[in-house]
Amino acid sequence: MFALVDCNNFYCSCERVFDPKLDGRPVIVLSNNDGCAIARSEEAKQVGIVMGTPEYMIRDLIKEHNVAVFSSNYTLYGDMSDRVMKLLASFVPRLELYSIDEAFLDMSELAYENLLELGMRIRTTVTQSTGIPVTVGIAPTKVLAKMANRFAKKKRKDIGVHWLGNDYLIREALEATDVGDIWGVGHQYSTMLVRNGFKTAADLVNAPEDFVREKMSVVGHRLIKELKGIPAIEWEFEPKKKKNICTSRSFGSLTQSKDVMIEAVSNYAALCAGKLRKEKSCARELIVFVKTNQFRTQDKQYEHAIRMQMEVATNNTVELIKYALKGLDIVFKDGYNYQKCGVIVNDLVPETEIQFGMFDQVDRKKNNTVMHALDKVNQAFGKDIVRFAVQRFDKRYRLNARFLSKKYTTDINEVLHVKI
DNA sequence: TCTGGGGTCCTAGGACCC
DNA sequence: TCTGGGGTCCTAGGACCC
Repeated sequence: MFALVDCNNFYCSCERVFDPKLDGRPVIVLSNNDGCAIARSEEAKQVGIVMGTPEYMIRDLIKEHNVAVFSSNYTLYGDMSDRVMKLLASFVPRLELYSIDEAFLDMSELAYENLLELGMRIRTTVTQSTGIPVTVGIAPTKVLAKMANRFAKKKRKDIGVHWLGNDYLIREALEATDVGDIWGVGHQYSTMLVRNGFKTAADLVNAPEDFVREKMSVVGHRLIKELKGIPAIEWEFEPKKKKNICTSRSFGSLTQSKDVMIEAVSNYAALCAGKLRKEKSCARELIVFVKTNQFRTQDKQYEHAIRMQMEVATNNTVELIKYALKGLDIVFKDGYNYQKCGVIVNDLVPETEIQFGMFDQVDRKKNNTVMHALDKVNQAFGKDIVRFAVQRFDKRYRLNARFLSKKYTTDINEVLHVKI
C-alpha cells in the first residue's frame, strides 16, 4: 500500500501560517510577475476565482470579496515544504518527494492493521507541527493513491483521509472519478476518451487494450494497469539527477533594450550555474531563447533559440555567462518588444565524469575553488552578494512582486515579532 | 512502372505533471 | 497596461551507417 500526502492549497496555507487573521478570508497567490492566480484557498475557490486566471481579469472579484492577494514567495514555500517532508519521512521507511507539496509514502512494510488510523495520525502531526493542513490518500498504486486523495478532499473532508482498502472501495472511487480527473489524463486525452464513450475511470478500466495502446501509447497502458491495482509506475526513492535545468522569467515590463537583456541573460546563466553546482553536475550544452508577448497581437512577433555546444562540460558561472551572451548576440534582433528570455543547460554530466579537452586552456581547478568560495559567501548571506559585473545590481528587468510576504523562516531580519 | 533492409542516434513536438 | 516557471516521458521521422 502506498499513500499520497499532499498539502491543501499549499502556497495559500503557507501565507496563512504567518498571518492567522487570514483564516476564513479568501486568499490567492499569484504566479511570478504577479501574472495569474496559481493557488487559491477554499474561500477563494468558492467566490469563483478560477485557477490560472490573470490577475487583471479578477480585480473586481478581489475587491468585492476582500480577497487577500500575495506574490509568490518561493523562499518561504520551499522552507515550509522541507519541514513537512521531514515529518512525513519519520512515519515510513521510504518516501518519494514528488513535488513541493506532495510526497508518496511507502506503507507496504508497515505492521499497521488500520492504515486509515495511521493516515489520520500523519495528518494531525503535520498540521500541529507546521500549521499546514494535508490530505492523505492510501491505495495499492500511485494512480489509485492520487484518486483516493482526491476522494478524501471531496467526500471525506471531516477526516481528510481515504483508504482504498478493498475492491468495493476501489470500485466506488473509480465510479466517482471522471476520466479527466485521473492523474495522467490531461485535456487532450480527456476529450478523446469522452468522445469515445469513456466517461469515468470505471469505464476506462475496462477499455480494450489495443485501443488504449493506439490512442495513448504505453503511457495509457500503464495507466490502466495502475487503475486495476497493479503497480506500473516506477518509484524513485532516491532523487534523480536532473537532465536539464532552465532559468527563465518574464520581464517586469516589455523591453527593446539589448542592454537590459544582457543583464537578464547573464543573471539567468549565473542561476543555472548555481543550480548545476548544487546538483554536482556540469553541462555540455547551453540554450538561450528570447520571445515577444504572444498575447499582444498588435506587436510584431519573434521567438528564437540558439543551442551551443561547449568544448568542456562546465558549471562555472563565468564560462556559462560568456556562452550565454554569445548566444544572445545571435538571437537578439532589434525592434521587437521582448517579453521574456531564458537560459537552459542541457546534456548534463556528473562533475566527476568530465572529459577534458586536449587543448583546454582553462585552469579548471582554480576556477572550481573560486566558484566554491562564491557559493559559500552567497549562501551565508542568503542572497547573491558576490556577482559579476554584467549581472549588475539594479535589476532593470526585474519582476513585479507587489504583494510579497516576508521570509519568515529563512531570514533573521524578517522573522515574526511577537508582542507579549 | 518498379529503386533494399536493418539498425542506431538524434531532434522536434506533443502529451503530461505541479 | 496587465496572461508563470520548471520539469519528465514518449513517439515519429530524418540522418546516417553498413
